[in-house]
Amino acid sequence: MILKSQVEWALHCCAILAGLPEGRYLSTKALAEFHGLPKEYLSKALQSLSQAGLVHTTLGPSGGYRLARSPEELTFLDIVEAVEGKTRTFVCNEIRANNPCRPKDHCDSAPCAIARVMWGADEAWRQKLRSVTLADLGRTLAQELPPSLWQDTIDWVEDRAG
Amino acid sequence: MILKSQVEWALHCCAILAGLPEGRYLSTKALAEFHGLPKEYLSKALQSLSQAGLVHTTLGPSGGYRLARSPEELTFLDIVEAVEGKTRTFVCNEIRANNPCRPKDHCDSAPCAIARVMWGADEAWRQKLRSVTLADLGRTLAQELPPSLWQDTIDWVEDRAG
DNA sequence: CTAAATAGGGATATCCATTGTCCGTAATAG
DNA sequence: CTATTACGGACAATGGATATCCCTATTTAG
Repeated sequence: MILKSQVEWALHCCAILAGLPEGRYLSTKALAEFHGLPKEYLSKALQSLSQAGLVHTTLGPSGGYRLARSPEELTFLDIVEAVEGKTRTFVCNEIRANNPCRPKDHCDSAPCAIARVMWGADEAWRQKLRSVTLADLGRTLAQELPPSLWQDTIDWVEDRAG
Repeated sequence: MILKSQVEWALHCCAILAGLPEGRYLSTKALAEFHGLPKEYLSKALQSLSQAGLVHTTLGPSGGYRLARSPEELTFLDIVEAVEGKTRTFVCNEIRANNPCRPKDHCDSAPCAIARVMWGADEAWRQKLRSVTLADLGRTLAQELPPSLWQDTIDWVEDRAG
């Protein structure tokens, strides 16, 4: 069970978009070139972000993507769920219902106890992702990256932003 | 990203094995019949548990599986990892290395900041699974299930245990 | 006004993990 | 000795992830 690589791509793209000057847009082409990713396929991940309302788009030359909200209000969970979906990682198939000892009229009062534990763990995962924003990520990167690389990257992006 | 159904099967099988009298064994055939699962394929999940050392096996008639440890010492994480593997749910492909602004001799001092967040969430998920034992599950079931169904199930299992 | 660039989406192909079945082998209980 | 079991290898079917291609509507730049 491994997350799609599109999740990784979307997170990195959002990290870049978080550093974009107010009101500017960055195209799929630029994002693909920056990360060394296939443009057409990356486009699908960005469309997922768009459909989830996390980013804003414009058409035409100088068009592309920008964040729809402030980096403070965009969490890892928002992005992960936009790409990967919101369905829980554990699916209960109610195999307890096959217990041959069950009376036919038996009706369960609560969800399967095993599923509840698995769903609790799933929720812990989501809670952790919900607790980190793009702004947090930006602060970490600003602190860790060599200042020259940081500045060069900002310039590179601004150069290509429409 | 959804866990294999084998994980669900393994958890339910372990729940049954936890209620098995000391020293007795329960066969794949009985476990498959009880849960309404394909015997041959369920066998693969049980083999995973065996390879991970979570269960003990014997051959021949009246052979089968029993827990290798006490239910108090067997966690959900043990079972999930035995079937699903221990690899993290997020794989970092180091796409940050494609940043065209990077000097060629650049060497990263730390893992990718995005990956660290994702791995943190993965660890929170595992921690939650690690905190629940088969004994906990047994207590929950004993409390929730109708006493007659609980007893009938115990009898059914004991009837088929070798 | 025109041409170029863009997001969006549908169709399609490829790859790979999951799911599932089948069979042969070694070990064991009765 | 015979039936039953776990185990493991081989194999097929299915479905999702990955990737590419092409068409459309829209919008900006010139």
